[in-house]
Order: sequence, then C-alpha cells, then structure tokens
Amino acid sequence: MAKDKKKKPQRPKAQNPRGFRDYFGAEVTERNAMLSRITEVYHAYGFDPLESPAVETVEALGKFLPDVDRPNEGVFAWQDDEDWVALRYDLTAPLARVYAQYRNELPTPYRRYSVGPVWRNEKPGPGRFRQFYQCDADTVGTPTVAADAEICGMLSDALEAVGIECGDYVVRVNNRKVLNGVMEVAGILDLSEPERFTTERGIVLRAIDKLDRLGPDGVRALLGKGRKDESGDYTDGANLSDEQTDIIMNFMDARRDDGAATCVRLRELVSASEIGMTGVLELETIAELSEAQGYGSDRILIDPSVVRGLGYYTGPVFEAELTFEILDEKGRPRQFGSVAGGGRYDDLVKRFTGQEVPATGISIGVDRLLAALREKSFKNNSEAGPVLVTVMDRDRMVDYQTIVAELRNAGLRAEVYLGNPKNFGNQLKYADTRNAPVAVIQGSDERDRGVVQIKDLALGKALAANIQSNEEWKAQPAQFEVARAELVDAIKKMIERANG
RNA sequence: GCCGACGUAGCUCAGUAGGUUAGAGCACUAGAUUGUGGAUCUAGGGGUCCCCCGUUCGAGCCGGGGCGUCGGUACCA
Repeated sequence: MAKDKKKKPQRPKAQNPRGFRDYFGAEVTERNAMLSRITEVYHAYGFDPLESPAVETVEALGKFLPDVDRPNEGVFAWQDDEDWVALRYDLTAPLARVYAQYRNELPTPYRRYSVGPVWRNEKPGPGRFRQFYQCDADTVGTPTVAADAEICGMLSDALEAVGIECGDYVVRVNNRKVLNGVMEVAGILDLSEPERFTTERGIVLRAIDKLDRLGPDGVRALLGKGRKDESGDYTDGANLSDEQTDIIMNFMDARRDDGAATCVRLRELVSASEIGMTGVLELETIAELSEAQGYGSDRILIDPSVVRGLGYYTGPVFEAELTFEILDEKGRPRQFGSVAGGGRYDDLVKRFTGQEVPATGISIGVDRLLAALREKSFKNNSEAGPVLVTVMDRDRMVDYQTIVAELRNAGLRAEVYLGNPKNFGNQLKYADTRNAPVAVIQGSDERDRGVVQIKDLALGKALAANIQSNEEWKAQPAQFEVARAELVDAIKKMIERANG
C-alpha cells in the first residue's frame, strides 16, 4: 500500500498505562468527603494521623528483596544509587517501619490512621487497579483483645458515618487461633513441627475464604482432590480425607444466632486443642466487650467462616460486608461483599527491632465502599457546577471578571466563559454541560441600566421536563432581572433555595 | 498463569467474493443569524483499519505469530 503519500507525525497515544485510571469531578470530591468522614471517626477514637512517603526502601517493605532477575515482582521498584526503593504496596509495612524507627518518641500503644494511594505491580483484573486508595487504622504495641474489639466498634461507627445504616452491613469476626485449633484437631497442624502441612493449611485458608463464591460443595472439592472451574482451569486441592474435611466444614458451619451460642459450639469443636480454646476465649471477650458498648449481633457478629486469605494474621480477624443487594444492569441481584478487612498481626515490627510487637488494625477498601455508596444513593454523581458569567461584549472582560470575583468572594463557585464568545448560544450550552445552576448575563443594554439578567438554568431544566416543542422551550426563559448591586445576594438565595 | 470474546476517527460502531481516495452518528472547531440553553443549516479538522510476517497483481478483510482490552478463573505482602 502507498502509505507514503503524506508523511505524518507519529502521535502519542492518549491512553493511561494499563491498570491505572483517571478520576473526574464528583468521583474525587465524593471520595474526599467519604475519607474525611471516616478519618473523623478514627480521630475521635484517639488515633493520630500519619503521613509517610509513597516510596520506601525495598528492604523496609520486606519480603521482596532486590532479586536481580525480577526486582519488580509485585512492587514498582527501581535502583536509587546503590539502594533499591519501591512504591509502597500497603500502609501497614510503612507503619511497621515508622514504629520501629521512632519507637522511643512514640507512645505505646501507638494508634495511628493513614490514608493514601498504594501501588501494586500486578496484572490488573476486573475492578482491580495497580494504584488504589487505602484507609487504615492500627493500634501497635498492645496484645489486649480490647484493642481488637475497639477496632471492630470503630469500623462499625465509620461505616455508619459514611451513610451505611445498621442492618445494611455487618462486621464479622473470627479468630485464627480457633482455626488453628480446628486444623490441629484435623491433624494438619502439629505444634511440635510447625512447618509441616504449611501448603495444606494455605489451601484450607483460601478455600474457606471462597465459601461465599463457590458454596459448600466448591469448598469441599478444594479441601479434597481439587476443583476444575468452568473455564477449564484446575485448582489443586488439599487432599484431605473425608473425616478431615468434615471437621473443617463443621467449623465453617458453627455460626449460631448470637456470639455466645457460637462460642459454645466452637468449644465443642476445638476442645482437644489448647490454642483453639484460647482463641474461643478471645472471641468471647470480643463479643462481651462489643455487646457492652452497644454493638449487638446486628452490627458485630462472631462468624467462623471468616478467615481472610492472608497468612500473616495471628489472632482475631475481621471483615465488614455489605448486606444489601443491588440489581446490576441486567437485573440480576448482585452483592457488594467485603468492603473492609483486618486483624491482628504480631510479627511485623519484629523484623526491625527483634522484639515482638503485637499490633491489630483495619483497612477499608475505599474504592469498593465508594462504589457501593454511589449505587445506594442512586448515583447522584452529577455534581453542582459553577455559576457561569457569560460574555456579551468581549471588550468588557474587566466587568465580567469583576462580577466573578465578587461571587467567589461571597463563597460561591463561579467562572467566566473563556471560550469563543461570538455565539452566545454556545455559552449557555457550555453552562449546561457544566451543570451550572445559574448564568449571569449583562450586555450593554443592562449595563446602561445598571442591572444584570440572572438565568435559572436548573429551574429551566425542571420546567422543560413537560415541554415537547422547541417553541415552548424558547418561551420559558426562567430568567429575571436584578439591580447590579444585588447580584450576589440574589444568586446566593437562589442556590440556597435549590439546595434546600 | 490458564480459558474465552473482542481490537476500524476522541467515543459508539458500520464496512467488503480480497479491488480506486475507508464511512456514519455523537463530540470538537469554524461560519450562516449583531443578545439567550435540550434534536436549525453548512463546512472543516481528526485514521500507521492494534503490530509483524506470509498468501496475492492487490489485504482493514484470508493464514500464522505477537501485543492489548474486556470477561471468567488462579494468585495477591
């Protein structure tokens, strides 16, 4: 083909790198509003804000050492002189570093919250990005279960503070020690040989975590021989015997009507295991404390089927789940599922100091929670636009800029039209696309008479709902005239009325 | 990682037994109409038809390979 007819410049593709996305207008303001409500709750519980850099040394992040072959596995890492550094992949590892570094100056227990983006160098999936927000609160330096119970209560408060009502969510609590007890009873945990059966335990953990998605039969398959999914992919199972599988399945099914009854059932299941009994005791304490603070089982629920997939938890684990259903675009019911998770991890700081530092905390999945809120509030993501000051005479920009400055000084969001003012209609079209509530118009005629025209665009739009023909539309100006001096007050009133 | 669908303008998509200069709607820009918003008219800009190799006189279309997007599944500090 004769492609050489005209030499064309190679244009850069206007596209973000895979796994990263852009956030516009309301997406950003809504998220900010949500985060500030959550952090207010954290703050009220006595937690201090902490802002640490987005970049940490790879050494401090742990686990992923600068392997020459694949230094970027999991994280975005690069070499800074001799040292390897990386973007943080969560907010917990930086906390461990900060606590170890400043342990002499920080109070113990140290309670802090942290909000910000984190990065993971992984293949992005549906709804999963390589940059996303986390909103964490952790208590470092105390082993008391009261700290865990407090985190659960605080999570409950935070969810209600952002507008999720009691009954539309539940904080489910379990304890890894109970699970370990069950595995001990099932014969896949031997405390004298902790390394044995690590693979099996990992599979069991992840299998239980998938209960809601795969159902009991799917989990049973994963505990036994393994499972083949619809796409033909095969997942290895833990190869447990039927008896062992039953023990695990009984455990997942141990939930009763209230925390006390569930704990009674758990005692039966793990009575042969010391660590299991310790775990049950902790669960009972959490249930008791929660109850005493007014969080009934409609808010905080002991649920043995919660395990969290991750391996580093050592005690209580929590998960907040939204329970209301949403119909997707095809009318099928869909659940939002987990929006926050956390638990106790007692070994993170040890890497730095050599001392055991128990810690417990929670991480809220900001983007998921935001999506849920948006669905629930009927996607009102049409943010109010600015007041638009139109340009009738292009050599009177000074006048228009004066008006806009007055509006801004009065606390109103406002802008002057900066496009080509030649076609006045285009200015109002622009106001429409900006979702502007009001347009201000002043031509030479109005200027001479010391007045301005105020056009109520929101009202006009509302009136237009019943309008069929273009003539009728034109006949409803939804517009009035005020003295120039009263401009700001008039608009202020209009906007207040519209909001109110 | 594995399975599947898809890849043509900024967006949504047409297209053809392989055949000149690849189209539409929306969006954008500019002019008709010298001061009034949703569907007035006209014109214009904008494309390596995902990339490479092959078949062919000729490939957006056919074949092979690759990359990417989306969905499912696995993994996830």
